[in-house]
Amino acid sequence: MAVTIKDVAKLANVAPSTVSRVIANNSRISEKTKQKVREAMNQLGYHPNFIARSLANQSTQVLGLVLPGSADKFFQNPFFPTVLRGLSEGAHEKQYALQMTTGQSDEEIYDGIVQMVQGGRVDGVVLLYSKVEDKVMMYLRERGFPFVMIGKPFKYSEEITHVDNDNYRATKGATDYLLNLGHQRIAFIGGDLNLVVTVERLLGYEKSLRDAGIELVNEYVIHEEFLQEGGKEAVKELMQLAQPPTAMVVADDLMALGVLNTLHEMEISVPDDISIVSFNNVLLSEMSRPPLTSVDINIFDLGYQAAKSLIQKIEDPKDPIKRIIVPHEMVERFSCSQYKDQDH
Amino acid sequence: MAVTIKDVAKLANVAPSTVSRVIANNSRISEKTKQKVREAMNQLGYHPNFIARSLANQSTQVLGLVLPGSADKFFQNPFFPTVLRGLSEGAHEKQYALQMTTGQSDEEIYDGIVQMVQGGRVDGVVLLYSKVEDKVMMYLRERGFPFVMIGKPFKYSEEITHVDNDNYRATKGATDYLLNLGHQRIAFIGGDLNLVVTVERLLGYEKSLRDAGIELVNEYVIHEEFLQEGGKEAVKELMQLAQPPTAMVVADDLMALGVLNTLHEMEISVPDDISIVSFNNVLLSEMSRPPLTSVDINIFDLGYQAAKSLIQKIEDPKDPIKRIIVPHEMVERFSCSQYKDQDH
DNA sequence: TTGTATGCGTTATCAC
DNA sequence: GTGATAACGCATACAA
Repeated sequence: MAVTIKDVAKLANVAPSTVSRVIANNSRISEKTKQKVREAMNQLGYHPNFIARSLANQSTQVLGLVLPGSADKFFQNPFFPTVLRGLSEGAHEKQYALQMTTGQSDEEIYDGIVQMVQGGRVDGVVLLYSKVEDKVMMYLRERGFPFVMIGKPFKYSEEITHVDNDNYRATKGATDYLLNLGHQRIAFIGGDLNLVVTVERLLGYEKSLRDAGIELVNEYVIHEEFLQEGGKEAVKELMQLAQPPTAMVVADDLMALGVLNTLHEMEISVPDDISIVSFNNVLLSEMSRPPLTSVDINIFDLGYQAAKSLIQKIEDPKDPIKRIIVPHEMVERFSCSQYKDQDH
Repeated sequence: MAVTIKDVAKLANVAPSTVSRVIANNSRISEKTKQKVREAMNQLGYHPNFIARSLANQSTQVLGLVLPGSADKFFQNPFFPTVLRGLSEGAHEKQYALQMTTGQSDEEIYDGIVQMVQGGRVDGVVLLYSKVEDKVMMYLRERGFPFVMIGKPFKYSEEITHVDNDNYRATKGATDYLLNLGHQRIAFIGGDLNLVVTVERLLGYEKSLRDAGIELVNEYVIHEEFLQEGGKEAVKELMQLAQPPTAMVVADDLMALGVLNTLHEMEISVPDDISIVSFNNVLLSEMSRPPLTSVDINIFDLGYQAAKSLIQKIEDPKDPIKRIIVPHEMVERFSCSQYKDQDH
């Protein structure tokens, strides 16, 4: 069995409680006994038992991560490792560990969270997504358990600390950009409409067109999964329209890659025939052919800020609700060009 | 405060220990009291406290994950989310959760592991990499703490349960394949030589050439990071040789992507001028231009088997050492072609 | 079949 | 300043 506080106490000739105080660096312990105890700790190779500490403290120093339902898909998108890296760094700075549960079905995921929370495994939870009707979010909220959300909450947005981009404005900007290049027939390829981010981006797109006095055409708005397969499907639908678009706003780089490849197969040139702006600016966008003009949403920061603000909330429950908007920035590459009228 | 076993006991008019036994579904409790207790649990919304259970049991149902030193780079490679998915599934099947710690330096990582282990936070650990002199591995081994490794242990390979591919044979096969296409000047672009996988693959490459009676040329062997930037560097070096290679074995798809792009910039055609075989067969390889011929190493399975075998080892400490070899398979796409003598 | 008592390794509240 | 002692919530050996 491992060496405990008692063993140390015995060796140092003090009471266990004194050892505990030394660990906490309690100020009313004399330097002399501190030294004595520390020596004993080193000699025995003592390491505090977190589980016992957690039980006594009612706190674990662990953050729980909730992935969206279709975890296998989420995993495939480069978005995931990047937020994770941000979360990981934010957590590490404050000595927190990260814990994940996954499940096949929404039901399993929900149960996993309940176990995490009620089981006292974690001190707080970060939701790596925001969807429209979210059981997990409701549960956390009703229970008053500390959590933050990456993305804009569908409901109770004023009551929930969240880290988000201004997706509405970002997409409006991206669409404006295409408009300024002279494009009029601009399509929108978005993800699952149950995800709030999709909704926000769609709204930004629509706003841009409306401001420009361009009529919205239903056939130009497509929703698929945030994967390249999704991009492929979307392009097929779009290009067989009587009046195919000359530009596309694609809500995710991975989808955009699918778009690019499908277009290439169809021998349609990007950017000569079709211009594309996409989102996320993951590494991929730099390496595609052509490199994608993509809106950088600072994924790392999304994660980093989420971890930081969650920890703050845990350590100070009276910490006010926050909305943290991570800045975005469009990085221009080579997937867009001035509209050229094909008829001339 | 949360509802505990005592509350349930009170409501059901039994002793706490009885409730505990009902939770464990102990066979010597009558069905009648089981019903009664379960009803009380539902009524109160009872959920067992994992921390308390862990303390009593000396087991946490959590697996610790150790990422390689340069976590930010590791995160960027699609390898990571895929193993993670495998690990996650393997763990979930047996109701285990996953926990990660990260750190900037090797020192921080090491400390994180020590905390995980001595702190009793996890029941076992999986090493997601295998490097040449690994402090963490040594520590785990000396402590007799349950762990498994993804990749071949550099030392003590007979004493450590590990999940690996036959990288030696896989790379020999890949090189043979290029040889059969008539190539003679074949380069090897590998990762960090401190990683065992790199060593294994290099050996397989060399073996293939030696068997074919082809002299090894030092300039044809390059080591860079497992990132596309690494591929870029490698190509630059290789293509300015007096006798540049006509084919390349690239130890990672992401690097291969860098290779592809750099070659494209240099207006060197793949596969017309240069053939490429790479490794991992991540989604990317399908979507690059041209799609890459890549050796599928079943990354998901690597993770899945690792989780399974670790859990087995945890639950039965007498479980024998295992070496699990996950099969590989080269999937041919369009990055290779028959060697054509440029002089004719 | 069920209840009682004790331990798991800490922290924290009292005393002294 | 330091030492007993009681939690924290559960599991289990031993009684009954």
